[in-house]
Amino acid sequence: MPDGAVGAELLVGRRERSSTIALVVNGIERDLSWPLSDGDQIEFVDSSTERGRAILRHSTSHVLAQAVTDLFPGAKFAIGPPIQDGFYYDFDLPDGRHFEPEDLVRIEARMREIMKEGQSFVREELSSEEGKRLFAEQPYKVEIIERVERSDIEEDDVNEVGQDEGGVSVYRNSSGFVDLCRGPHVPTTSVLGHFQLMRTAGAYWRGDERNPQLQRIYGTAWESKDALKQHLLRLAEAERRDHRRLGVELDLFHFPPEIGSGLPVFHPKGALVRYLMEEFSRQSHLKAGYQLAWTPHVAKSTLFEISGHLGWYRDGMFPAMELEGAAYYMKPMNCPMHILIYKSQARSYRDLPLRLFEFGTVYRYERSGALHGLARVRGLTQDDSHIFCPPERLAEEIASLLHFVLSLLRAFGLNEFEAELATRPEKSVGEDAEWELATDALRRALDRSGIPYVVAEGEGAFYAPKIDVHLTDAIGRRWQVSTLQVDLQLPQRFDMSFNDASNAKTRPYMIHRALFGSVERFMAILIEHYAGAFPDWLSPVQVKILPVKEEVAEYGSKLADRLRAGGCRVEISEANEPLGARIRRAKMEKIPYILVVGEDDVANGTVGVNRRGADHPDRDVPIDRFEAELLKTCATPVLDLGHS
RNA sequence: GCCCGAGUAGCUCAGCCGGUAGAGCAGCUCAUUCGUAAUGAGCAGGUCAGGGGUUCGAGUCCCCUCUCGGGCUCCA
Repeated sequence: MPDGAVGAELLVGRRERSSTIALVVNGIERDLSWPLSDGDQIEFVDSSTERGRAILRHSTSHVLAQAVTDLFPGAKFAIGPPIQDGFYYDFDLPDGRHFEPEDLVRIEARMREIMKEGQSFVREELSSEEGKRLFAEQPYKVEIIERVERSDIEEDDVNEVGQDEGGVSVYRNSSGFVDLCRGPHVPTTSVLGHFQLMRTAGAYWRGDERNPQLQRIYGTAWESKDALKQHLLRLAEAERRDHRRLGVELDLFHFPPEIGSGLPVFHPKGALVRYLMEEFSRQSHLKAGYQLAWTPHVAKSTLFEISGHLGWYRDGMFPAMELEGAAYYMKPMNCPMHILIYKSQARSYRDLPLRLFEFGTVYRYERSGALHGLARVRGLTQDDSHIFCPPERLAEEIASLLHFVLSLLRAFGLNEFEAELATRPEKSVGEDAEWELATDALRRALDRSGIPYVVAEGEGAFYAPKIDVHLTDAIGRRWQVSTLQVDLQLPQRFDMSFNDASNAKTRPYMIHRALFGSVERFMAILIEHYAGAFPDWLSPVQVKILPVKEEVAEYGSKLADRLRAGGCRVEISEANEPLGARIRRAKMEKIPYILVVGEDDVANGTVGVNRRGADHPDRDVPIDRFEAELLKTCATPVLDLGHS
C-alpha cells in the first residue's frame, strides 16, 4: 500500500468488504477514509460485532439529529450516543415544544430519505475556537467544547469529541448537516437503514435533575433486517413475560389504588407462591445455622437516630407518626432491631457467630416515577439476615455465606451469576485497616466461590464494602439480587460488644445480607424468568384433573384425594364444558400436569397425562407410575449445604 | 419528583366533526357429558378514573387531582 492510502482501499476485492464499516488503526477506531501510514496495525470492524453496531448506531443517531433539525428548524441538539441495542439523541426544541408520537413517524420517514440519498460522513478537525464559531447556535455543543478546553470531559462526552487531538472533530454530511463528533462513522448514510425509532422521553441535560429537561428520542439499529427483526422479537418476548401482565393473568397479585402506589396485595395463588418461596428459604436458613427473629414494623425516632437512618436516609422514609409525644417511623430496614436482639444480653464469643434471620417487611418512600410493578415497591419484604461474628471469623463466615446464597438461588433454577465487589467510595467513614480487612474477606470469598466477578471501585456503601450478586434470566436480562455487606458502622453506633476468650470486651463484625433482595422483586424475577410457568414445586396448582364425563367424576375425585394425600396441590375441573375447553383453560393457567380420566382409565386404573410443555399427551399411564413421577418432580428442592 | 403518553364492563379493546355507550373473552342461567388448546343459546354487567369548567347537550373540548405506562433522576 502506498503511504497515505485510505483504509477503504485495503478492502478492494476482499470478502469482508461489504460488512466492514470502520477500521481500528493502531488500537484506535477510525473511518474507512482514514489515511494510513506504513507500519500501521489495522483491524477491520465488522458491522455485526458489538463494536461495529455501536458505530452503526452512532451514525444512525446523527441521521436522527439531521432529520430533526430538518423538520424542526431551530432545534438544538445535545448528545446522541450509541447504547445497548440502539441509540438516542437529546434535543431542545424551540418554544418548549415536545415530540409527539406522530412526530416519530415523520422523523423516521425523513431519516429513511437521508439514508436513501447516501450522504457521506466527512471528518474535519477544527480548533476549539473554530468549533465554537461553527456551533454558535448550538449552546449544548459549545458547552461540550468548553469542557474539552478545560479537559473536563465526562464519560457522556467521549462520543462527541476526540480526546486524542488538541481541538475537536466534526462530521459533515453532504447535505450540510454538521455535528460535533469523535467518530468514526460509516462512510455514507446508505450503509444504514435497519433501524426503528422506539419512543420519546424526557431526560435531564447531563443527567442532572437540576438541569433543564431535554426531549430524548430512543431508537434501535442493527446491521441487517434479520438482526433488527430478532431484536423486536426479543422485545415482544420480554413483554409477554412481563410480571405485571402475568400477575393479572395468573391471578397472583394486584395494586389497589385505594391502598396506594407501590403497595401490592397478593391473591390466593400469589400468596401461595410467596409462602412456598419463604418457607423453603426459612427451612434452609434453619438448616444452615440461622435463628429466627421477628420485629415490629414501626419504631420510635430514637432507634433510627442511633442507627443513623434519620440522618442519612430521612428522605427515603415514610414521614413520622406522632404518638404520646414520640415520633414513630415505619422501619426502612431491619438491622437496628436485630441489633437490639443481639444487645438484649451480654454476649460471649461462644454465642458467635449469631445469625438472625427474618422476613422483615420494610417501608420506603420511593418517588412515584421510580415504582415498577413488584420490582420496585414502597412496602417490601426482605429475606434479611444479620450475622454478628468475631473479627477473626469474618472471612470464613463470608465464604460460607456466599456459598449459601448461591445454593439457594440455584435451588430456584437460576444458574448464571456474576458478582460485583464494591469497594470504598471517596465519601466514607471508618479506618483504612478495617476497610481493607473487610474488602479482603469479601474478595477471598468470591475467589473461592468460583463465580465471575468484577471490582466496582468506589461503589461501596459509605459505611461498608459489599458484594452484589447479579443473575441472568432465561432471556438474558441481568437482575441484581443478593447483597452482602460488611458493616463497619452500626456495631459502633450501637456500642455492641462480646467477651472474647480472654474476657476482653470486643467489638463484633456485622454482616448484612439479603438473598432474594426482596420477596416481591424476586417473585417478579421468577415470573419473568419462567414466563409464569413456575417450576412444579412452586406452582400454585400442580395437577388439574379433568373427568371426561360425569360418570367418571368419582374416579377423578378419588384420584385427587390420593394425590393430595401425597402432598400435591390438585384441582378438579368438572365436565360441564367440553374437554377441549377445559384443557385450554388449564394450559393457560400453566399447570404442570393435566390429567384426563375417562372410562378406559376407570377400567384399567390409569390416567391420561398431559405434561406442561410436552407435544403430545401420554395415555394409559398407571396411577402408581404417575404418582411416583409427580412426587419426584413436585418435591421441594434439596439445598446443597456442603460447606465450601 | 420531572418530561411525554394513557385511563371506557373483571380482562383486551372499539366508539368519526360534541347528540346520552359497543364487541370479544371472563361471569351467571339453561341445554350439552364430550379422550387432549375455545359446545350452543340466553342473561347480567358502566358515576366512560375522580372533581370542576365550557356548551342547549361532554366518553369526546379545557383545567385540577388520582392511578398506570415509557423514560430521566433516585435505589442509603
